[in-house]
Amino acid sequence: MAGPVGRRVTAAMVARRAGTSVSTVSLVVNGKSRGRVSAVITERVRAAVDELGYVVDHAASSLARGTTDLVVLLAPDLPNPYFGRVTTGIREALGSRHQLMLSVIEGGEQPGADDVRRVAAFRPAGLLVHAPSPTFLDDLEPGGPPLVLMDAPGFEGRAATVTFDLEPGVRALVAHLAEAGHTVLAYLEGSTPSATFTVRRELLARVAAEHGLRVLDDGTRAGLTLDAAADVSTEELPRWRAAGATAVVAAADTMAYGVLAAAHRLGLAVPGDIAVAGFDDLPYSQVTAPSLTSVALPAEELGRAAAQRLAAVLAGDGDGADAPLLPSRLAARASTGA
Amino acid sequence: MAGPVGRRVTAAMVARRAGTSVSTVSLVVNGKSRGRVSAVITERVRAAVDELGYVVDHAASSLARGTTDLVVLLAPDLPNPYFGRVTTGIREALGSRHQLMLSVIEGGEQPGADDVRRVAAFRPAGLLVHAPSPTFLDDLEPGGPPLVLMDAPGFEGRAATVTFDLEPGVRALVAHLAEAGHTVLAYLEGSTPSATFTVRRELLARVAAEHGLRVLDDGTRAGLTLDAAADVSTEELPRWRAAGATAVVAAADTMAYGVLAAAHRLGLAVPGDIAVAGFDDLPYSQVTAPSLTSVALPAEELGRAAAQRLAAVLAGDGDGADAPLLPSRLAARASTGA
DNA sequence: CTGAAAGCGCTTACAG
DNA sequence: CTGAAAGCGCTTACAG
Repeated sequence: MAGPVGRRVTAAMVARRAGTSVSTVSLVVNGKSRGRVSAVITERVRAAVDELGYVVDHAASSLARGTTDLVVLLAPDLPNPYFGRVTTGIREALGSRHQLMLSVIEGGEQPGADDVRRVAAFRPAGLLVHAPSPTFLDDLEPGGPPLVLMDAPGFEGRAATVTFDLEPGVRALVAHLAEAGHTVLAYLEGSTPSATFTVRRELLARVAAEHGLRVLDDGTRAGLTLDAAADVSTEELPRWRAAGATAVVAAADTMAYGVLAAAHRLGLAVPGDIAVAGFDDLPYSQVTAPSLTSVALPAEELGRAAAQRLAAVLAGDGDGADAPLLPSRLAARASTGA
Repeated sequence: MAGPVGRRVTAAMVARRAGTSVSTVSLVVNGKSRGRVSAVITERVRAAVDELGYVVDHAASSLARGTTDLVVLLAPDLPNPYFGRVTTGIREALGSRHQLMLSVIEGGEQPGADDVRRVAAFRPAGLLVHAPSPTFLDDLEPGGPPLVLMDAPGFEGRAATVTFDLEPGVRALVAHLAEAGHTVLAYLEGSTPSATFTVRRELLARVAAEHGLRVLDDGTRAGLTLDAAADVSTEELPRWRAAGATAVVAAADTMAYGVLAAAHRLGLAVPGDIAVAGFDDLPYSQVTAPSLTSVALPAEELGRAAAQRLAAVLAGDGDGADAPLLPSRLAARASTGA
């Protein structure tokens, strides 16, 4: 525990102290001593490891081994609270076999082939990619680390994915809005090119059409933060209303919060003057003014399922057809008059 | 760009293609070719690097070098939205000299010496530690990577720190509550042992006493999530009110959201029956019902300042006395009757 | 059961 | 200006 004052503790130092060889130390610390190292020596090595506070050097280990126990998560929107919940689920399912590292991507950008290449230099055991853009796989080089794409509709069959079945949630939302008498909806799209955003918008438009509702197709988009969405909405809300929209659906709850803030700024009543809904169902959506209707996309389950799927891929189970679909559902609240 | 189908691209492959040696490739890719490698060869190496898609292997590089360009961030509360904002600031200030990695700590635990040791195996250039517990440095071994502690009041002088000056914000909050006629306050403490939480509570109690207010000292604490705080508050609100409290201050905004949810469940009006305030001033606090009064602790500035401080430490500037204090201020809103 | 040795892919003196 | 060679700290056949 105490550990020496000096420098990095190496396997050689442990070996010397335990009166054995570096090879043996390696076997013991990697749990491969069973039947190959005597109990006495194993114990002596363990003691020396504790006394010196030895930790296997990652660089050397991964160089020798060709891989590591690292799982790297690439994500486009780290500051989004949704994202933190995803990591909780990943961690739960990953357990202690793997160490999770989040790689922070250049500001607001989408994870791309360059990021993968950069991350591959760490020789991770696997990669998790959250909300990739539709072109993500296009210039990806073969031979990279195994990966699982999360919330990546449209990638099924081309890669291992864990994706939401958005349809139940979106159908429930449209039915709910139709019942409340809305006929024209505005849509606030996320400015990052994640495939999931496109699918959310298109699915909403399609289902709305089935119910005889119309979604304004003005391509309005904003960054995924409250502030960015509030600024855009302050500008757009009057136009949306002039175009007949009585409800706004935002691509994410954080953006819907911005719509609420903008409505407040403009003195519009929600849902009286304009109804608002989002996607994700963040926990904070139950305490907004008014509480926010949202298509719930269970973040922790997404993380858990992705980690499990990666474990399967690492274990050699193929990565094709049987992508599990996680359920979505509607959390109807006051912002749409529920 | 295309890259070969085969295996990992090594410096040897680049050297062969460029008709030169591995040493020269190393110099070129590390930007040390100036005056040591002819322009012609430099260009040939660059071309080969591009054609093959070569990336320096981290493991091998860090093993040879003894260190990396990695900055690792240890944090106890990844799912908290506050935290994402901190990373934005860090990334901004870190620039491209360093790669930022977040190390995910075991569920809800505080970063400790073990985590540092585990992370040290990656040979990071430096470590950033958010909201450490008071004992964090106690069993830390010397000889580890340089580190900067963030939001770590009480560590000044013992380590490089970047910390908030909580006093202006807390003073403003107390003055605001006193003016509104409150005399007894309840406090909802965070359940993680971060030093900053203790300081927030003690400072509030001290300043409150100066104003003739009393803070209930019942040690109530909850996890840092809305749900955890809501459950605890649902239980405690009646007791707090019975003890004379007319306002609740929570250690973090996410927890204050939970108090709002609990008040709603219990049918209590905010601020009529009970006023509520938090710490952090998350962006969402402007759209809660009612909007939340909060001691603003600028997250991005914290991240920025910490990254700058780490850069200074890495450049050899000491890590002692001159810890900058970041300002806090009050964002007074409707939840306290503002 | 145990240890000497090769090799992982770099970087950095060092010799030319 | 350029390259051969040692060495970073491990892991893994391999020989004993």
